[in-house]
Amino acid sequence: MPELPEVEVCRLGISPHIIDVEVSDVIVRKAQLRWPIPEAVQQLTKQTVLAVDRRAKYLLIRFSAGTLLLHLGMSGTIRVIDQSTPVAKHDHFDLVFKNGKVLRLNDPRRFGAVLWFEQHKDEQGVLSKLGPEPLSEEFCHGYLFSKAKNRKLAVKTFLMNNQIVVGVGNIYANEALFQAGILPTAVTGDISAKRFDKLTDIIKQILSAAIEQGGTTLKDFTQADGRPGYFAQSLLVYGRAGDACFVCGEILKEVRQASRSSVYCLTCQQA
DNA sequence: CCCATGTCCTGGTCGC
DNA sequence: TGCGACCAGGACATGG
Repeated sequence: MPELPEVEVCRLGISPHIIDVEVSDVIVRKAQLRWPIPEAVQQLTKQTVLAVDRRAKYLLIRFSAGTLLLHLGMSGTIRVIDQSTPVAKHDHFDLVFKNGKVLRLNDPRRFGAVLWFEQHKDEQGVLSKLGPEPLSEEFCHGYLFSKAKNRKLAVKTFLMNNQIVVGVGNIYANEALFQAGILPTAVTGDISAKRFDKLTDIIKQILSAAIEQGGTTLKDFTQADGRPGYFAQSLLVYGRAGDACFVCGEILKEVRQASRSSVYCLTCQQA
């Protein structure tokens, strides 16, 4: 379940187990993910993890020779488990470590990715065109408005564009627009700077809160069922079409935009 | 049959 | 008309 907060929680969860630890084996069971897993990942054997970073929804495992990039797609999960853990269906990739731990990628739909970039070579393919991190200072008041000028698309589609800002997926786009009082169908170029600034603040709040809530399940992250379960309880509109708005009691409506469902309240949100 | 947390690619439209 | 920027929708594979 990879939204940005969950990828961040994943990063925090796996880091202490693998930083400064040497890889003893690389196992590819199914190379055919979104892109084929490159042969070059085999060279990771005997290399040591220097750091685990995140950019957008990509996990970046740093080695002296380069970077292993992992993406969870729609259905991927990464766990750090003991070497004795039996292999399950859709367990496509393992990094086996000298300390007996295994970083294991499971991804039923295989929209995820495992890629390798040599040091000082570009990560350009996937990372070069990404907009700012939503929790960074670069994503600040005035930013969304400046990007929105003269554009006519629906604001929800705009928010989910990685070139504008990364990490805001369908769930958080719905939630942020609800809390900011902006209809998902509102035309991007028609929204005032003030309303975009409020939306910016809310995106930061929601993502930060979700990371914190994910943090509470961090302790048992390495256990079999250690998935963060923070969102279901906090969601105000996502998945609730036809139910009553928690704020005003109005029945929540649903519309499809760019093939994704948007849920909204006609009373609490305006064009 | 419907739906699904992400992203890339295609083909169509718009404006200069 | 040409061209590039922009935008909506389809595609991927599997499961509930």
